Amino acid sequence: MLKSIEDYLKNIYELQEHFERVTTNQLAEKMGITPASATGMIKKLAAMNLVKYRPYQGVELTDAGRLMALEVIRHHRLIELFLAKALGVPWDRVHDEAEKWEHVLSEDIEERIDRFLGSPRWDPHGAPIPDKAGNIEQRPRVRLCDITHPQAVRVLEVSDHDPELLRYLGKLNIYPQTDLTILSIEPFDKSMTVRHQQSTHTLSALVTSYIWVLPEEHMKKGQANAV
Amino acid sequence: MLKSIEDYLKNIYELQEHFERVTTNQLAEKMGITPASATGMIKKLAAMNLVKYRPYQGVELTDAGRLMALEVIRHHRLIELFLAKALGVPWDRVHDEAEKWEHVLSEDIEERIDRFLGSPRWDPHGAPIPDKAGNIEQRPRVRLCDITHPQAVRVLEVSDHDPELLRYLGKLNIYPQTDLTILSIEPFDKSMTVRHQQSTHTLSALVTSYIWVLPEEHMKKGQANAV
DNA sequence: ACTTATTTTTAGGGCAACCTAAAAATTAAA
DNA sequence: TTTAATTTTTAGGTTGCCCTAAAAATAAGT
Repeated sequence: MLKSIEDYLKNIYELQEHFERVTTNQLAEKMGITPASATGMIKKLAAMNLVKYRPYQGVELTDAGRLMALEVIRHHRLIELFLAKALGVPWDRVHDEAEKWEHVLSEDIEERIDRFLGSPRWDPHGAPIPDKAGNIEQRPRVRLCDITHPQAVRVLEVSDHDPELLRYLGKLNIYPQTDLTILSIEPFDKSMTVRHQQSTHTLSALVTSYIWVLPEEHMKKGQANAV
Repeated sequence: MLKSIEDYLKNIYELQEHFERVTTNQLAEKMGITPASATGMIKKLAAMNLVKYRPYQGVELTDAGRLMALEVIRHHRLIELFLAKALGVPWDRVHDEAEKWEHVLSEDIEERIDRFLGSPRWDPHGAPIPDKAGNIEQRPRVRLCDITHPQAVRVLEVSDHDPELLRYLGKLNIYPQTDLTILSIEPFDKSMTVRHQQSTHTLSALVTSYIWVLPEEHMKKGQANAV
């Protein structure tokens, strides 16, 4: 399996998490290539039965394609956690490194890393790590910016694509598993004031849109999500 | 720096360790490509001032080329040791993995691995790890097959290119730093009978040609080479 | 519904790194 | 030293993945 094919499948998978149909333009923009290039590769993937392609209508992964995408994502997330745990790489740098390593990981080393980490369920940003069979855990979660009333929440996951965001959250000590109390929500700009341990911070709507939390109705049931 | 350029430089370096002149054919054979392909890339490397090239006469690395080669080798050997120490990968498998990883290692991670391992001087096969400046330790050493009289020797290094050899030596518990006593050398086929701890083994000349040891005259001076 | 704007695809190239086959240079042998 | 064998290079081609520019299909605006 070639590197670029792995990359296309992974990116299509990630877009499918957010959008009904994945269009050529979306994919091209996400991958930093031209739409023409995306079209070409999509046709190749379709010929390999990794995606279903209807010209002008977008792509979607086949079962085989999704399985491959999930394997790449498994590699990516295991490597992220491995770099963090074994080498102390800060969480804002693990993503870019994993982008490169994910394509050179053998089955044997994958298994050893998995064992070393104790078959972890989440990566350093709280994203679920698919198992070897391609099962990926779906947790009930809402974006922090979509919460409308003051309440206690637990951070489940944060976006990993912008290192600056991660450094900011790191400074505030906000990580997956962190408990926050939403004190108030400003109607004007939806900025949110939260308490965390001893300190209080005000988070912009941009920041809260990149944070997913456990919804209130699930907070009681001891869904502690210990790693 | 591109993967294939790194590979060419590394292979030229390795050939230069054994031969005066590195020829197109040697390089092509070592890399599993055709001589025509090697010629093409050599010209490219020469244009980049990484090798000195005289048509029909072979190549040699420039200072810049040697420095790059040594950086790749540093990556390779640090990764081999890291895989062995951190993940318990057996020494007959670390080479092939490192071949892939060496091309995706960032400076930051290189430093972290180096720190994790305590700035090690040798890889799992006993080969010296160049420092960041490109200095590589030269130890006095002889091939075991070149020793002509019974004596005590210490294994310094073994060839890492054949996993089968490494598994064989592993079964015999022969590793770098292992002390052996040469009991006898058979004149007919140069096979060697050695004692190691409680057991005695007879090694063929093929095997002994892949093992480097500390020459007798250096054995006293406590050159223990602790890792 | 028809024109305009946008999205997507096709057509035609470029570049890196490989290949085969033929030509040229070097080395070895008679 | 002339021929034969070997090594090395050149010439031309393939594949993978990217590009730009132009054409075609779809979607939007009046």
